[in-house]
Amino acid sequence: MPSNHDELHTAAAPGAVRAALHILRAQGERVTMPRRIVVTALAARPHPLSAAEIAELVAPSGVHRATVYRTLDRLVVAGVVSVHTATGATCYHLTAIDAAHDHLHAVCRTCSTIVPLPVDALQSTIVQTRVTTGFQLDPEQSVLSGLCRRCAARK
Amino acid sequence: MPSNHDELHTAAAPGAVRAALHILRAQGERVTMPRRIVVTALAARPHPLSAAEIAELVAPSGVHRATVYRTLDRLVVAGVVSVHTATGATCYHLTAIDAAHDHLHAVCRTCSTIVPLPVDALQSTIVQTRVTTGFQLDPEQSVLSGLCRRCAARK
DNA sequence: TTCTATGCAAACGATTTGCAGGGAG
DNA sequence: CTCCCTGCAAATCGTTTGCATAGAA
Repeated sequence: MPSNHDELHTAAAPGAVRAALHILRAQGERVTMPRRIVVTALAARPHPLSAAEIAELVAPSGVHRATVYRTLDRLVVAGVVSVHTATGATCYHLTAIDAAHDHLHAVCRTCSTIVPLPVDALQSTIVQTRVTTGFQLDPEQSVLSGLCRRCAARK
Repeated sequence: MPSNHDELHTAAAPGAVRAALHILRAQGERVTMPRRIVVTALAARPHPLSAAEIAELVAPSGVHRATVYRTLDRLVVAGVVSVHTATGATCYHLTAIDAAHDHLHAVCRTCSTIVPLPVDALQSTIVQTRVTTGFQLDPEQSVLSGLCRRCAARK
């Protein structure tokens, strides 16, 4: 693999990268250079990225598209990365970054605005769900949908 | 076109079908046999269907896949059908039918299992969110994420 | 009749997989 | 050393499109 991955401006959130890789390792996954690069790319942007955007970002580092897809899958399963499908295109972002902000998201189905909600808004739902179905909700990864204040008012 | 579309058990919601086609016609769209068949297929199932499922349902009637896609597009634009992208796969359903069917879904991030949850699980979240942020959550469209009982146990 | 919608097949972009070599643990 | 992960290329999946014809208005 080419080694010019240092062009990737790793400036943003180096802690998040280390944390993410640590979780990966803890799950028995191997921490390889391509994975490091993908995670770094995700950490470098505050917004969720599509697989294509990530692939493009890491291409100069010589990371193959197929590897990007495989890596994203592993990261999602490990809980390090979460998926947004709400806006139509599937996008990915580091969960840890959200955790720092402690946020839950709601997407307006009309204008696609993303509104942050307090994490504890889901608390009773989480408890109720675990008791009744055994499903362990993860507020970081959940995206609620509905109408934002503005669009709701317009109806 | 073959004419064995009567095999489609049109039993469920014939009113919804007629209503949908009426709206279509009102928008200047033509009401053709394939469109009738697609709408009927949508009305026959309470759950949202993927394009592939619809295509399979109408295949014995001789309706072509491409026609299914084109028809769905028109139906969405006409407002007769709405789209779910939240679970990963794009699914379609008759807008009128949606309201009658009240549930909430959770997706396991490990095995992708979809678990239905009682609608009222989100109730307190909905209230709290509206009061604090003005955002009107819609449980139908929201998809929660986390670990299913099985995958949670395996960790 | 006019003009849209359909069937077909081929094109298309996004994602996946099988394989052989290379690197992490 | 042992496997897992990677790059590569080809396969596959879901969806779209161009064209000639059938069919709705």
